Amino acid sequence: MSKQEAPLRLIDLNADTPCCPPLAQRRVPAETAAVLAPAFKALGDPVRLQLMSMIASAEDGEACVCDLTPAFDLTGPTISHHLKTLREAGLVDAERRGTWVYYRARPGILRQLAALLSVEPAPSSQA
Amino acid sequence: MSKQEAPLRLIDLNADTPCCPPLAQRRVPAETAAVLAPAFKALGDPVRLQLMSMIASAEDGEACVCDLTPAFDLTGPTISHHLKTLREAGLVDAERRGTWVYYRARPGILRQLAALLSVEPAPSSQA
DNA sequence: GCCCTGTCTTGACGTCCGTCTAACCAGAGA
DNA sequence: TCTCTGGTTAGACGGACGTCAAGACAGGGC
Repeated sequence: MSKQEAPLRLIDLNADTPCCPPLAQRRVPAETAAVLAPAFKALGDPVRLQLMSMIASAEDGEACVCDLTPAFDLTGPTISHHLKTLREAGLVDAERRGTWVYYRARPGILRQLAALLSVEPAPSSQA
Repeated sequence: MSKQEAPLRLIDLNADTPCCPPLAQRRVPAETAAVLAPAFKALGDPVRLQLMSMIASAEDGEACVCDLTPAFDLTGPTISHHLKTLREAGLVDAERRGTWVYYRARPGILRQLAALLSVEPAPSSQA
């Protein structure tokens, strides 16, 4: 790392400000791709995408597993496995309170991903 | 499926306007998840994420395979396979002109994905 | 028409993923 | 402490994925 220009070697997925310019503006470096691809991969399953949405759109900002599981035709362990995938991807946080476990979305990384995919609002300045 | 309320049964991934509200605002329906998850999955590989970026950020809006392949330590067929994945996910378009094949990004679906991930710009009203 | 360059397709192989059942662990209540 | 409920972990299995080597196809130059 003897580069004098290393603007994003430390990618904070929880930062509130975008870590990188949009994907369509500048070529994504390999390191950035290696960090962000797992997050996209975690969202690349319909069940996890719905889980993520249920958690992120929950009333109090958090969702109980007991509310998530019955929403799918899957067994408890399978849902738990998907939640673990989301957790390991840094998309959600888990917390046990008494008997139940609650999941909470991390808006920071969602912002990162959205910023990466963002494009010009209108297809006007197309060359 | 005799629902009288089916606002997004036809999801146009190339539309310029978002097909669905943000993931954190309303729970993503199963159908929407089934349509959009493959796109996230396609971006869930570091190589494909870089390929997508190289294509989307190309000068003339398109990138030649001959420029994409040497950027990776992978064989031609492997790159071709990844490009096919991106194509089947609706993220890029391919066109053969003479000897070379050119790939072009589809901004519509990128907009859809970005809109789905978008959250409030600042964490101010958080409890 | 023939060859050469460049790209895609096919087939194969090893690995990872999604799902299940069974077993284990953590709290709450009696 | 015992038991019951809720959630996770461990192990296994079928299918999909990432990669490569070899062959097929398309277009240009001679």
